[in-house]
Amino acid sequence: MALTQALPLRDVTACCAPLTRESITPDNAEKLARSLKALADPARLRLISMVAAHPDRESCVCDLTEPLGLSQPTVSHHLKVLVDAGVLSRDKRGTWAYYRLVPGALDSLGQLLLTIQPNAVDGPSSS
Amino acid sequence: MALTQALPLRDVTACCAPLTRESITPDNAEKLARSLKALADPARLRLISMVAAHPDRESCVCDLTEPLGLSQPTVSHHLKVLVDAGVLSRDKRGTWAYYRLVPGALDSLGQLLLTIQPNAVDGPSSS
DNA sequence: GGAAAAGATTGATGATCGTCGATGCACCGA
DNA sequence: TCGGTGCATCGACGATCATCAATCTTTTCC
Repeated sequence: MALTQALPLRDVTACCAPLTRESITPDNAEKLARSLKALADPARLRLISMVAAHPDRESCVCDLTEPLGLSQPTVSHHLKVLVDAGVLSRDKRGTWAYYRLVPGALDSLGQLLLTIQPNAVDGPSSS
Repeated sequence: MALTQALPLRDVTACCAPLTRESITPDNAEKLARSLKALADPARLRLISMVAAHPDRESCVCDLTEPLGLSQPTVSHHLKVLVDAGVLSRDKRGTWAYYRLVPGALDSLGQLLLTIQPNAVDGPSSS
């Protein structure tokens, strides 16, 4: 259950068919939960938003620490969690570390949630 | 941060414009994190899936306890979290309590995640 | 009315998480 | 070469969470 060991979002969402068709496997549920857990934190959501909303589409830690109101180690920790989850990418240039959104990362997760609906079953295969 | 106090998903997703436009507010981040946290658990994801995949589109606790491999109080606890989050609805008929997916609940959350992308900004305002 | 069954609630416990201060490491300019 | 800066890592602490056994509540059926 260690967040540090999260895996790229693609591996999670590529796995399972619409959850309404048949139950998700325990293993896939574990992986998906790990990805969702990486997002389920106010500070990390704000970090994602701040990086995405930045004019350059990237931010260094020094740009994020103050507006977030958390210490530098804490911000680095959250950024690491997001990088490990495949949401952000890290690019170290000189002394600075720039973080970017991974294109399509949250996209796949959003798609998966959209498939979980009572009426998401297209074919009335029931008997 | 109490999950028990989660709020319906609609209230979360109706709030904030695409997160790429401007940073999410701390308050909205908190609410959104609470909703995501309700989903970020393997047992709860399996419960959602099992309910959605059931032929009747609903399940009682007794149907869920055994295949999930958890005790009845634990299952009841997870179901309560999901109901409080607005993902499931509870319908007590006689001695049994039947749980259903709330139509469109996860839909709105999925839509929100889809808007968080580097290229989600339509206008190429960057000079 | 009373036994039985389904499910919710309570209390407790072990694990995980978010946060910070202190420290270590890599890089830059003088 | 050396001090300074940006960032990652480590160790610790308090809070939250997932889980279970025990108990309570509600409903059904005799």
